[in-house]
Amino acid sequence: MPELPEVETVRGGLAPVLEGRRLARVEARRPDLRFPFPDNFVQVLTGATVVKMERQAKYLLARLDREDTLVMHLGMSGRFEISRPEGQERPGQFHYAPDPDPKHAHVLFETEEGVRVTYYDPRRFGYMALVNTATMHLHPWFAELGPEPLSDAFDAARLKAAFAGRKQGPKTLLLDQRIVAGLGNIYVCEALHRARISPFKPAGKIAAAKLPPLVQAIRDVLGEAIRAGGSTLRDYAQADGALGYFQHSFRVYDGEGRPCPNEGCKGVVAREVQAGRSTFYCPVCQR
DNA sequence: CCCACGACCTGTGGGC
DNA sequence: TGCCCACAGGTCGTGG
Repeated sequence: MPELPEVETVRGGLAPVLEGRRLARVEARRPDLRFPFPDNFVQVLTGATVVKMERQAKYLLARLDREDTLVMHLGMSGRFEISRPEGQERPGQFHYAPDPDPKHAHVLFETEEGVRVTYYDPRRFGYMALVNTATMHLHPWFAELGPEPLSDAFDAARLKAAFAGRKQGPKTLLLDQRIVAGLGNIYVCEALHRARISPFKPAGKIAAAKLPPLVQAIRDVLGEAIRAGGSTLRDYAQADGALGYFQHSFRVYDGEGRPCPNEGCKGVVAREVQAGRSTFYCPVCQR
């Protein structure tokens, strides 16, 4: 479920149950997700305290009272659920309601208090690793990441430099995490529609005057989505069990055939496959 | 370097 | 009802 707003929502859901808590039990129920778990995964995490839950791009970061940070990526279908114990046999021995989806419950974290955080991921495009905190910025996953779209480091000048001379459309370039970190298919479609820029126009030919509004559109859509708790497709719950509702605010995404919502535009939302992914856009007002 | 495309893996929903 | 294909919020590797 994860673009930046969804990952941020998950972070917010996990922080209150994990921050300051010691992990009493950790289980990796299969040898790998997208990549194998590191050999020392369970050993390092067991007994560690989560100091802080953070997010960078689409990565969730659990800062530990250890040299390493637990790095988690949710891929396409990763999600977390929190469950509280229904009772306690003996100190440290909790029992829980039966797991409705044990087949996809790949990782389990249990705090000393008995709060259980389970990671589910049917497609297993997600991954987890332990990365040395001090040198994390040199790690291949982080070294080339572009700026956070909600930070001051992301601005029209950055975009102008990234688009210069490029023949690809802004759609595919904005999906490139080296240019800006955290956007995915939904929010790129939505931002380009808001900025009325064609997803297909060679990026190098987009007028410089259109870039500040694009930056603003990206910030707006991400901010609104975070406030809505992200987007929930296929009834995935957030980490705290609630559902995000930004999907009701989509203007073009998944809206093929609907009228363009832009004021006074008579266009109809179209869908086209671009770089192997669906692009939703209005052929009339996005130029 | 740039770009397009298939691969990874599983589930679901729509059309017939 | 049942089957099959298309498609799904993300990256990564290959080859032109």
